[in-house]
Amino acid sequence: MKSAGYLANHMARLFAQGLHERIAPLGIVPGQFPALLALWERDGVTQKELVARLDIEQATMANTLTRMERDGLIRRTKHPSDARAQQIWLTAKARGIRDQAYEAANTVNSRALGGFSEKERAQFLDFMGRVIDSMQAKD
Amino acid sequence: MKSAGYLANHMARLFAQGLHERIAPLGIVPGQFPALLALWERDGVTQKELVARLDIEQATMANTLTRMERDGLIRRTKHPSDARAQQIWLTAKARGIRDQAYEAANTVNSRALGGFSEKERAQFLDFMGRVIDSMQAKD
DNA sequence: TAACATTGCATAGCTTGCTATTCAAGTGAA
DNA sequence: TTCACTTGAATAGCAAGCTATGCAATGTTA
Repeated sequence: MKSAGYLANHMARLFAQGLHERIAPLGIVPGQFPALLALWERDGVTQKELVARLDIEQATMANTLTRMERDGLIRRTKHPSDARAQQIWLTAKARGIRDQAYEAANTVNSRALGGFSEKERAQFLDFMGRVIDSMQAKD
Repeated sequence: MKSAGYLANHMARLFAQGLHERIAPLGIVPGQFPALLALWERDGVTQKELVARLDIEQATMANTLTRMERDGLIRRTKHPSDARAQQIWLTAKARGIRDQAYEAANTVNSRALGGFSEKERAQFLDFMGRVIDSMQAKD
């Protein structure tokens, strides 16, 4: 009945909803989070580099970046040596919400794993990592 | 970096993709799976009853049912005593793919949990259930 | 160097989620 | 019995995934 796939889907939706309500006040939405995390670490990169760092398809990234630009989170400039590519830069707005965004994410994770011991928490993350590896393995 | 939320999202997408490629030949898609599971158990029910059994919003269910009708998986008939409601019935086609669909889902789950011992598998399902409960708890 | 192949992004089109809104049908109370 | 509330479902509008395609800029090679 409650298979792993079903539970995974349900759990992921609850994470997204929880994050959504906490970061909405910052002017961002859950789908932008991975891109923001990567860009807070280093910006000025191309879309391709971003895609390489995140487990997301290029087309999805392109659309997400379009919405982020619309929402004033990033700017795109011509790449100095490749006219096909662009460099992606965070705006001041995006830089300014960084700490609060991290805090929101931590709150959601804490709440989700509230009843877990330290050991269980580590085990759970390990399990998910193993599932991801299994499913990504080319057979 | 790899927070629980991030991993949950990634894992759920891999489950959906894995299921997608295995059930596409049957003429169904992952979003229809929960509704099919419920209807294989009992059909002739209303949308409301379906929603009550699945952790999905009414509006999402309505759209999914529309696509299922379009795809020849269900029929809807007038409810005998409430003109607002309809009864939802599986078609022969939907009944005919049941066993193969279960098998596809089992294959995906087995593959995902391939490296898990029986004990780990149970633990993992328990963990996900607890996370879901935590996040659903009204505080 | 002209032709072909590859690469970086964008676009189209679809599914699956969600919230908010609408609307008709049913229910209850004054 | 009428008027207001509630309820079942549909619709609008958006986000975030995906695959498949298109297109211009780069690279490569005969």
